[in-house]
Order: sequence, then structure tokens, then C-alpha cells
Amino acid sequence: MPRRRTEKDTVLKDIADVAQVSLMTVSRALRGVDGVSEARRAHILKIARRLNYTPNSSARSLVTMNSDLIGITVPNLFNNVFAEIMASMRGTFDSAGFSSVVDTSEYDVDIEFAWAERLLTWRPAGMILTGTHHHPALRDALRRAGVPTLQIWDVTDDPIDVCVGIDHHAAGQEVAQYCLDLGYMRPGFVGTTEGRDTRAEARLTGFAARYASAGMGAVRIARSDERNPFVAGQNATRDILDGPAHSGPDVIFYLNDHLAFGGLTACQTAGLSVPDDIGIIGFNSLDLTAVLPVPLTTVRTPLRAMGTTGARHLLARIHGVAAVRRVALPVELVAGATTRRQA
Amino acid sequence: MPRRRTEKDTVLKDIADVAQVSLMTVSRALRGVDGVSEARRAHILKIARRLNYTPNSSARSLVTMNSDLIGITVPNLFNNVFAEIMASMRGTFDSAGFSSVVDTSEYDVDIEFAWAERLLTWRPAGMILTGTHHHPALRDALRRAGVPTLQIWDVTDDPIDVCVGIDHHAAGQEVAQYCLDLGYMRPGFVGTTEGRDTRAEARLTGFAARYASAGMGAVRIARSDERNPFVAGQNATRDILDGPAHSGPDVIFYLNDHLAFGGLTACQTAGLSVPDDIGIIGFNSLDLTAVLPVPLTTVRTPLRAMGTTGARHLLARIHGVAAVRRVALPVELVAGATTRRQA
DNA sequence: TTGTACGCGTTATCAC
DNA sequence: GTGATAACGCGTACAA
Repeated sequence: MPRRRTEKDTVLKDIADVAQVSLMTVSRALRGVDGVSEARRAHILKIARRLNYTPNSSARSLVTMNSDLIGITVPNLFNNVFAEIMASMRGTFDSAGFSSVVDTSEYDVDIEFAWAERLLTWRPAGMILTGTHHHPALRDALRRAGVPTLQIWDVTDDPIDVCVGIDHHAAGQEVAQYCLDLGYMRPGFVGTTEGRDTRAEARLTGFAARYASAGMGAVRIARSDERNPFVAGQNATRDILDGPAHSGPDVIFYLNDHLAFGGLTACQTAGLSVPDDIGIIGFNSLDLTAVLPVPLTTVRTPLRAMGTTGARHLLARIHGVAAVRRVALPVELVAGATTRRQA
Repeated sequence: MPRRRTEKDTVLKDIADVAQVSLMTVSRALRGVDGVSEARRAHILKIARRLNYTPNSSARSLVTMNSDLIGITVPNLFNNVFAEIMASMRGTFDSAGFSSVVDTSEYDVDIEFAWAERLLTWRPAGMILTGTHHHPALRDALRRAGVPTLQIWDVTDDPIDVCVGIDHHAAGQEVAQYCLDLGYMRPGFVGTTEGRDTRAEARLTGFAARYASAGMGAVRIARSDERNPFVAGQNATRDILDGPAHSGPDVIFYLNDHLAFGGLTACQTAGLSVPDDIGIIGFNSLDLTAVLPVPLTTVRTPLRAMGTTGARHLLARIHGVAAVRRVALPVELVAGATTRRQA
């Protein structure tokens, strides 16, 4: 027996029957395109509402070969950075009538790729990837599908389509320069497991490169794969402080403010005074910092601007406007009270 | 001129031509259903891969009248509670082959409803709503569409379909009982703008009800609509402490741990010692608390269990198994060092 | 301004 | 085990 629509599953045809017009007139009326007299349109809309008409996006998508779905993948949702970027983009897309299909890749390019392949079966209007490090086959898959793609949060000279972000390497250098200016001689870095967060690694590389070119010794590095970022910062800081006196760092650059806050507590526990005994620098100016008794020296990243700019550029591409391919936004080093000029 | 597929947009028909079999055999082979010899199937799969075949979900959805899309709406992504719930659910759905379409409602039932209506045009396999307070028309719309629906984070006796969460009213009572046992006489509550977070209001109601039935005066309430939760807690606490001495609260129950941390800093600034001068109680045991020098008295909510349980129940409904309609998970009051027995 | 014919890519059904 | 055919609901093209 042929499948039957459920009783209430109204379609254009039913509305057309009730309104005594052709199916096409209903379609036009509902889409708001020209070619229907106002009287008819109003009449049809009323009937559609009364019949609880729900359009079928699949049918429309099938014939138009596209959809109002936008794919967004971020490493996770716990990091406020990604929550902020997503929120600022979603506003733009939402009011433009798009729906977001979200993935969390956990920094795993295979997960990201598998998700992207599944999403491509829906012929999405656009795709947003975090960063510039992806599965080798992803770029081709997206190109082949012709899906406008935005890479956000990091920049590269060779984006899939368009990228909007900050130059993490340069940001790391900037922080190193700031430290050098203050006279810090033994730089440290605290982050998470190597290879996961490639942006953080880029910051570290830039940080180390600037110190190296100044003839200073290598950066002391400690990592923690603890899931709770505060605890991770605390643990890694404890590790980096462990060892003979005066061999430890005199300043630590953290993966982000959360880890830095954990580091602050570790320093207090270790009896170290900040900034007298050691300097602490965060990244990403997160919510928490606003209420700390000592303002944290950190780097303010333009997350909201990044989201809105990125969304705008992606929308432009979706509408066929070939805009720029690379937008690097500036970061701002915010000098707080957790660093100070060395004697 | 009829629209033409782009060169690379391969479809079943093309594969069938190359494989020298009928289109239906290809369809069966790709779906892994019975009725294709193993030799043929392997051959077809290889060709499909070589031709970069991407299935068209819209076409499938059109004929099957369903999809592998699951809608999830949460108030926002900044609150770790929702990030945690989403993450624990997504794992289950992802491995079951579903894709998540996400919305952030900003605690606005109209936004939630508009989003849900748009999503229904895709005939989603399931829908997840946060809480039990929705647009009056949403329940009907979901019922009519026959979409299995999970309400998470709060419970009700009359769920749309199935609900998994905690009893916020009871949790508030539990906290009040704890405070009464310790001898706190002047309860306070700090939250955000009234009417936004209905779960928080339920906790407040339960908290106040328990105190009322113990014959104690009304709960002192302060609110802040500041976006940064830490700052909100700080500001509202400052407000509640303002006033003649001994009229202020001797214990404050916060909307969550973030606001409580802001409150802690406000107390310190005001020269109040915690827990000697005032007690502080949070909610939701968030990441931050792990590194605080003084362990926060708070309520631990089973966020992960909630997500996995909810996902399981929704999957059951999607597969046609009518499971329970209401699951209330227990909360655990964690006594920290920010409260103590009163003299 | 309105209507008719056809096709989008896939799956259900039934025949072989 | 395999293939032919008819939908699924809607939009494009063109005729009226």
C-alpha cells in the first residue's frame, strides 16, 4: 500500500483545492513572489494558516539544489571563545533565515570530516570551519560541492574560500615583545596537550621565535590534558614551578585566561607573589577576569567582530559576491597588574 | 534551458550506468539493504567512491518523510550548564548517525517557536527543548508533526512527550532546609532579571516556600541583568549588602556558581568574611570551583547523566518505543567552606 | 495574472 | 537477486 500522508500533513495541493486556484498560484503566494493579485494572496495565506500548512524544505531543496542550512563546526562549546564566535555569527545567519547545523570536533580532523560529509548530503548554503587545519580531503570535498566556506579564528594565505581571524603567530610574538620590554628573561608557556589546539601552538611558536631572535634561552613549557581548564592551568603551573630555584620562569604566557586563573591560584599556593615573584599573562580576555582583584595582563581578541565580519563575508559569498579571501583582525595586549617591569 | 547538474555532481543513475546495473540495485547496495549479491555490492561501492558520490538527503527525505536531523534549542551557549548538556547528548546522537540543528533562544519563547517552525519544514527525527516553558502553540505544532520531543533540564507532570531533568523547586527547598539546619535566619537570593530563567525562579520559589513554612521573613532578593555572570553576581551582591547593618542577609543563595564567585569577590571588597560574616551558596558546581581557595557550598546537578539519559529516551521514542514520560534526577548538596553553623 | 507539463534524486512496490 | 515504474512536494519554463 502506498504510504499516505498523515491526516494533518497539509501540502500546497490541498490549499489549492480549498482556495479554488492552481497549485502554482499557492506556491507563488506563499513565497511572496510577484504574479499573484493581492486579494488572492491574502486569501491563500489565510487558508494556509488555517490548514496548519508546513512547507517541505526537502522538496524545495531537491528542486533548487540548495538549502537554508549552514554548517558550523567548532572544537567544543565549553570554551567561551567558541561560544562567543558562534553566538555572534548565528545572529547574522538567523535573521537571514538560515538554520545552523552544529558539530563539535574535539580538535579531531577525522570527526570534522565525517560530519562535513554527512552535512554535504543536505546541500548546505554554507559551511564554517574553525581554524585552518583540516582533513586533507575536506578542501576538495567542499570545492567539489561548491559550498561557500568560511574559516574562522585563524588566518592563512591559502584559505579554502575565505578566512577571518587573527594571526596567532604574530600575537605570540607581540606578547614576547611585551615581556622583553619589561625585562623578563626566563619565559614560560602553559598549555594543553601538544597537537590538539594548533592555534595555541602557533602562539607558542611566535612567542618562542621572538625570544630566540633576542638571544634568550628556550621557553619552559608545561602542559596538562586535564579537562577542566582551571585545574589544567593549576597543575601545569605547579609542574613548571617545580625544580631548583631561579631556574623556573619569571613570566608565564598561558593558553588562555582560564588556565591563567588556575595558574594564579597555583602561584598563591606556592607562596609566590604576582607580579613580584612571577609574571602571568593570559589570552582572550574572558568573562572571569572582570571580577578578579588583580587585573590580569592578557590579550583581547575581537571575538564578536570576528563573528560578525565572518558571517558577513560568508553571506556575501553565498549571494555570489566574491569578496576578499583573508581578513586578519588586530589583537590588543591589555597590560594588567600581573606583570611589571623587572628590576 | 533545463538546469543541468554540475560536472561533478554524481548521482545514482551515473553509477548505475558505469556499473552496468539498474539504478535500484545501486540504491540498495549503497544503503546496505538485502537484495544485492556481495560481489555486485562491492563493485558498486567502489565505483561510487571513485565518482565521489554524495547522496542527496533531500530526495531521500522527500520520499521517506523523515530525516536524520535533530533539533536542539538551549537558551545560550555561554552557560556551561547548557554546553555540558548539549555535549553529553550530541555524543549519543552523533554515533547514531544524526546531525544536530542548534538554536539559542535567549530565554525567548517566540524565538524558540520561530526556530522550531522553520526546523519542522525539514521533518526532523526529533526535537529537544530546554525546560518546560514554551510558546503556547509549540506543543500542538510538535504533536501535529509527530516529532518525538525531549524536554530537558526541568521536569513537569505534563511533558509534550518525555522530559528528563531535575526538580528545581525541590532543589530550592533542599537548599533552604540546609540553611535552616545551620541556623541561617535572613535568607537572600541573587539572580538575573525576573522571568527570564524560569528554572532559577522555581528554585527561588522553593527556597522561599521552605523558609516561609518555617515562619521566617521573606527572602531578600537582588537581581542584575548584566551579561557577564561574574559581574552580575558582584553587582547584585553589592546591592543586597547595601543598607542598614543587620538587615542584610546572613546567607545568599545564588543563581549559579558563576554569580556566586562574583558575590564572593563583592563580599571581600565589602570587608565581609565568608563564612564568618555571611554564607554563600552556589548552584551547578561549575569548573571554576575546583580551584577556589575556599570550596564553595553548592548544588551538584547531574548534567552529563541528564544528557545521556535524555538522549537515550529520545532515541527510544524515535524508534517507536514508548518509554517513560518523566525522569527526575537527584541533585546533591555539596557542603563547602562558604557556609557554617551559626552561633 | 494564472495554469500546465515536467523534472529534481531517491525509495517503495511489484513484476520478473 | 534484479529491474521498471510510480510516487514524494515543490519550482522552473512556458503557454494561455
